[in-house]
Amino acid sequence: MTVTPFQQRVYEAVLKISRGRVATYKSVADAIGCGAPRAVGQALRNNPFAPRVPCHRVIAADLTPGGFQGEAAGLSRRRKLALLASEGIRFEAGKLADRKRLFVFTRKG
DNA sequence: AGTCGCCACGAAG
DNA sequence: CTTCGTGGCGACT
Repeated sequence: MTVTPFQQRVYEAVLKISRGRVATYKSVADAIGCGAPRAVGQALRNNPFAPRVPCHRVIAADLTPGGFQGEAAGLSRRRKLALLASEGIRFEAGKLADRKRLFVFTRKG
């Protein structure tokens, strides 16, 4: 497994997401100073720390679930919703029900 | 090393 | 929904 410095930042940021909260790709990208949320998605897709990094807590800025386990749609995607639901996150009409659940990255602590 | 295509996104039309 | 833009990685040359 080879993890690029960029990916390291992504995982590090995602690890900061507390249970019961969700962050957006853009939010993560901005937190690590990426600018291109797609790069974040690629990093998460490559996510070698699958169970360690809560990639399921990362959704799109549109509040749509996004992808999971390398699948933009399908059963894996549904699993993502189940995991989030298990943490108190609820989705409605395919979008995040409680916007207040959005996680905010702090540059300091 | 240089170039092209791919990506779990985002913004605008 | 469709089109363009962004940043980074993998594969090919």
